Amino acid sequence: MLLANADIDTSEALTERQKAVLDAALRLLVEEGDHLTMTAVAGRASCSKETLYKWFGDRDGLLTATVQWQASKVRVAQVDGKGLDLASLAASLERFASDWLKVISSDTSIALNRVAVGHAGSGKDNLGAVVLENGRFALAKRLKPVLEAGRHAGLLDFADAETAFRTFFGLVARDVQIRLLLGDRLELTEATIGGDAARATQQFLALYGAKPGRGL
Amino acid sequence: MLLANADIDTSEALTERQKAVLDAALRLLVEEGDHLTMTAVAGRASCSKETLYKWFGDRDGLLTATVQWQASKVRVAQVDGKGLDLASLAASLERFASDWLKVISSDTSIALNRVAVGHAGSGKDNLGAVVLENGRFALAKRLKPVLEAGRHAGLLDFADAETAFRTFFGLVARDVQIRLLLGDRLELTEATIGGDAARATQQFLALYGAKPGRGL
DNA sequence: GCCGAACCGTAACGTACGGTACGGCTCGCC
DNA sequence: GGCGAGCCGTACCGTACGTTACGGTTCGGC
Repeated sequence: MLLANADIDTSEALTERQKAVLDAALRLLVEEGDHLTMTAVAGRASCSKETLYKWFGDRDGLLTATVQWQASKVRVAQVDGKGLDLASLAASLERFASDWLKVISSDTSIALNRVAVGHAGSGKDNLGAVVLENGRFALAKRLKPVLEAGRHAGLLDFADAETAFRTFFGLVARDVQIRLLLGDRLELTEATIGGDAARATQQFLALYGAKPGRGL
Repeated sequence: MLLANADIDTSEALTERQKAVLDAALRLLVEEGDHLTMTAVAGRASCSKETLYKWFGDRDGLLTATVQWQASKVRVAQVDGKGLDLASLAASLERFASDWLKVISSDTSIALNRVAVGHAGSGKDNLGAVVLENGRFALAKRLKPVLEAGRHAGLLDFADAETAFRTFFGLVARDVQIRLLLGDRLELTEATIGGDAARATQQFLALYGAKPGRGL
């Protein structure tokens, strides 16, 4: 398993001022990508470089703190499955799908993922792990209970929740994230996202919906 | 539509020596990611920096040439659908899925995509477009005729080939590519890839296989 | 055998940027 | 009112690297 404990609450004693600085860094990250310089961050945040280095150690530390700071904010909404029937299950799934599509198509997410991908493999920091843990893995942690509840209520039929989740993930995200990361202009309007979420949900239910006498 | 014409044959008059240099650059790219320096490439390729600049203009030119050089090599195998029945269609799809998984999990593809993602949004070059065109879009171009053939043979039922393709793409790739790009250690053995390809194919056929009286 | 073109190896230049140092300001505290 | 901590602004340092320049070598053509 990659990554030690990147999902522990990461707002570890950040002062308001520090959060403001990280917000500035984040904005700059969205605008300039990995090109941001310490000087630019200091300028944008109206703080001195000395402070930056005192608070965050070095450039990587600042980057990591920024990514964690944002990552801790983007958790997809919790949806719990009380009184589950097929309609509410479908609604929950659709909600997850829609939220997820909105997240991965947001400027912030794209910028963060770009930086994290760029840094992955250089071993220097673990931005990739942070992003992964707060993105894909956090989503799984939220969604799996819903799937389990659906199975328990006899609405879903699957052997392995992980596999089912990954299928759902694939049906929702398809080629969207990689295309956006690679710079493809993919206009995702509210409407398209809604349609895609509904389609993905229907397809998932077609594959995993419990129908008497069904394999796979 | 993003990207002008990155899929025109890109081996445009490259001498053997130049190809060798690009291969060296490619190896370095896999090893060091975007950290590669002109000096390092020159060293690895046993050529002078002057030559590098003469041939490729500048660093971005070298990077672009390297990416194009590799991209032009990784096309997934052509599969044409002659005498189509359900078994051969499934076999074709499975083959595509398997090939694609092998591609996106290869060191080279990961390195290339990382660099391209890192450069996307900086506007400076269009590595992202090149990778996209030779990856996801090339795959679509190869696969769609198969899907159309399947539909024509009454084996598949879909309204829009693009949508069907994207669903297949999602079922095959799921979270694999983004996890790999973000540095997750995801062991993809020959066996898992085979299994995933089969599963994705079965799921796709379950969704789009022509059965009398089926909507969606 | 001579010439020029292409290329190698290396040295040199300029700059951008990470990181550090320091003087001055503000402000809570005694 | 004095004092020290924390921070701002800025100047400064060192280095890595993109880019250029140049002397030396190889080699095909005459």
